[in-house]
Amino acid sequence: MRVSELAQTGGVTAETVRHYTREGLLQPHRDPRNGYQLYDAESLGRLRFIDCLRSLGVSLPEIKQILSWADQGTAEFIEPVPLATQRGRLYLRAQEFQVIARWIDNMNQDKMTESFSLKELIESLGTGKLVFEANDSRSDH
Amino acid sequence: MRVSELAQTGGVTAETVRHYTREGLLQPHRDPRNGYQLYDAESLGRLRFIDCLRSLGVSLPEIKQILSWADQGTAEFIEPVPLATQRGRLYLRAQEFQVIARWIDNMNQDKMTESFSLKELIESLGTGKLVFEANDSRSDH
DNA sequence: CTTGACCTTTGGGCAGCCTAACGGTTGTAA
DNA sequence: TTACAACCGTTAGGCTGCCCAAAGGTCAAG
Repeated sequence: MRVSELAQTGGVTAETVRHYTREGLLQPHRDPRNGYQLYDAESLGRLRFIDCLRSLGVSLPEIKQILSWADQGTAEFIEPVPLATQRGRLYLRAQEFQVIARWIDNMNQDKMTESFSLKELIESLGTGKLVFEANDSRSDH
Repeated sequence: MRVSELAQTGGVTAETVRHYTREGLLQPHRDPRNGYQLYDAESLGRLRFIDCLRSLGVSLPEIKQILSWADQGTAEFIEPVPLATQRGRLYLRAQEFQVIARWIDNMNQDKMTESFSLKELIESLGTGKLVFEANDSRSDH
């Protein structure tokens, strides 16, 4: 699997794949004839995993750490710390994404007249239990 | 609602809220006595909305555009274009986040012995139907 | 009236990713 | 076999989004 194929399947740009590779999060082997980077099937899962954590604000070095734990099998017992702190955010985002996605579906199905307005969709995102862990260290320094 | 309160409730830093405000995505009014920025209840939904779209890679100017459509009520009929293209990504991410969140739950419940390893979790992210729209313009320039 | 926890603005810094430029490789097909 | 389009690589620089520190105002509690 070459760079562009992995990128397209994974839903990111080829440049992003190259970037993750430069930083050591993906480890392709090289075609000795032309220097092309070749990714195995496993790389797709890694790429999706990276993309998910990045969108939660986890840094590339932290993700690299988690991936190396996964590679070593160290992580069945010691839970990767940067992952655990994301639990609440993961559930919330999953729910929010579904709400938005379903709203888009409604729009696409000629149900416009009976469905919610965009304004109502946005407001509804503020009405859930959006409370995170108390000591989340994410309000002011 | 002052800046830190909104930030904490919304799960972002106060600096991020100030940034969105500087860029015009949030419009607080000012306490005339001290210059503090005061956010109404509606801002929370907007903030969550911004955070969701940002994590999908939508740029702040594009989000600002969508928000202004929502404010004008323009969007019941003309579907905000940057939103529509995200539909597939939204569903996929919602599913992926749930998978990861549940895996973390398993880890936290002393079920470690019988649950999947981190490596298996990551690999499973590559086995779903991760195919996006064909002309997604997100593989190479 | 001082301490601590807020708030403001300004300015600089950094990570993550994009873009352009240049040259090599590959496959298809004139 | 030449020519073209569509890949690939590396390098260098640029942009966006957000963080952080500094310097100073506000405010409630003790």
